Amino acid sequence: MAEPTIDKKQIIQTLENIGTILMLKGENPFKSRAYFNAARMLETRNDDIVALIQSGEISNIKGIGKALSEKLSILVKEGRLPYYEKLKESIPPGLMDMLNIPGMGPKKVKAVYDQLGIKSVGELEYACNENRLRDLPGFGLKSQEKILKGIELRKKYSERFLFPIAWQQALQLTDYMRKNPQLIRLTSAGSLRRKKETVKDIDLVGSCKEEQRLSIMDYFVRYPLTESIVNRGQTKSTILLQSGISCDLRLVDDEQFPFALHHSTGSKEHNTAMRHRAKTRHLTMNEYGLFPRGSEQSLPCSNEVEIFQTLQLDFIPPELRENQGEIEAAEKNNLPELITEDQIKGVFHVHSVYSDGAASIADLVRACRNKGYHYLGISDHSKSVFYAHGLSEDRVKMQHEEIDRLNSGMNDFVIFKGIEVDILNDGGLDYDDEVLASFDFVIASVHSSFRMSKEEMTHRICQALKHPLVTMLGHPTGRLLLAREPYPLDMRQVLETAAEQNKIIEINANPHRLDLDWRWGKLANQLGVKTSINPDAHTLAGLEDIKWGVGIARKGWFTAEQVLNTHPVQKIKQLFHCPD
DNA sequence: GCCGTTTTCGGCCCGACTGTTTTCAGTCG
Repeated sequence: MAEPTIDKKQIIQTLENIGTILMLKGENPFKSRAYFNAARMLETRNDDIVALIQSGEISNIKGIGKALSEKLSILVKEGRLPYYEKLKESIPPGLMDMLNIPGMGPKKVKAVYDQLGIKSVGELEYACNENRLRDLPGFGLKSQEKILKGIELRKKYSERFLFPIAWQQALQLTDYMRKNPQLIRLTSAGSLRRKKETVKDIDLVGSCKEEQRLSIMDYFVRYPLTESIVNRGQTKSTILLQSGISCDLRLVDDEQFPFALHHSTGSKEHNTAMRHRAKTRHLTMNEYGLFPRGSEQSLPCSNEVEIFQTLQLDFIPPELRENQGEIEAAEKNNLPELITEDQIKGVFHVHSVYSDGAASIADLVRACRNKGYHYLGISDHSKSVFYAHGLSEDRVKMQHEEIDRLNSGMNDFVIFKGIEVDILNDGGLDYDDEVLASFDFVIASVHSSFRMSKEEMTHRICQALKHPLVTMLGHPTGRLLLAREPYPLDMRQVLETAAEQNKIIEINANPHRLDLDWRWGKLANQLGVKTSINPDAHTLAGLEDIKWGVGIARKGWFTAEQVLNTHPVQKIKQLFHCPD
């Protein structure tokens, strides 16, 4: 029988973890310190710790008494410690991780967990952005900002990145690269060009004369925000940016550029299907060209449009290249005319200072007008979302009076009265019908009790959709990208219910959510379910998130017609049954 | 949970610093 093996390092780690968990649980701080002390004592000794534990001599070491020497003995004998395992199970694993954020010690982690239910760094970041820490006893604006900054720094080491972060990095880098006159063309490709919700790295494709490749690569790796050079070749180099994102540059001859761009844009599945199509036409397709069988000379294509034409296809926008039927649609001239950002005429789902937003309604109106919008739908939280200062019935009335006052002073802009009403556990809503009827539109969202079975959650949400006063469903899956899994949900059933009830499913444009997931877009379209691209803004800057939502809507095959907030104000008024 | 020249209970390292307080709590090193 093999002896369970455990080494000094693991023993020390176990003691430290126990100490940490005890702190997080708010146990006697000296008890937890005893574990750290013991760990430190063991760490500084050079003799055979395992042997000392096995012989029982360990209790002679200062700082290790009866209880600890017993636990260590079990740990060494069995290779595991039930006490530790049970302790570990008693707290969400993300709490330990939160301690790595500067400014977050055990007390503060416990406070946000106890009082706001926050159990991961991702949720913590989201809560900061919603100003929920600001109002917590012992916290304030400064600590909220410090925590946000800490999380940002930490993200450098994470594997995937939210779309806007990679987008911003790519923009800066392409600006830098384009200053090099030797480059003929340069485009960022990959999942960034396809507007995926999260991105692993940045792929750049450039063209130049062959003899200038080395000098361009040299210029590339000297990018001032480079952390390290991962790879450096003639046609392909990789750098790691200080932000933690790695970035590839692929250089080809200019005639090859469209093919290389198409290849690097992907997706892999789309490329495979495209190569298959080429093959049935006696062509070989790769990143360098489109070659007739037996020929080394590619058919000339000066841009991607011509590549698709050569294969008898309409141009497929990068967002659709996921092998989800786009090639078949392109063959039959059936591709949708995807929505563009300039078609957005107004926004819904915006929070004001009445609940957890940072901007006044008047300021939000000004910002929307500056963006060329014609209307704004305010929707603060309903009363049971206590952490977000959900509106009591009285506050609703006050807000409506303010909106009426502001509306009466404008003839070219309309503020719609809305609410983000909480969907209660049984699918009921957080206000009675009389209050709900006082709004122009109602967004119903889930903000609590995520841990339901799939059946229960589906029923809960479908019940809300069946409520006659509900206009749309907010962030349908509750996911926080890279932070929190969606709650279990039968999305097909939700979409079918939405279709049947003529209800809208929002595309939440906040880059942490991007929910409805684009993967459901085609089914939503088939069922005739409309969407609304909603910023879920809590600040003036949050209104800018609309562009990320438009990207996701495009990925979901949505045309402007299918998106509520591309419609003119008169049509919205009709839909909402507003008095003229 | 540990320890004992205060010895089986009651204290356990602490000062600088920050931010949130209005005299202090929590973090960090």
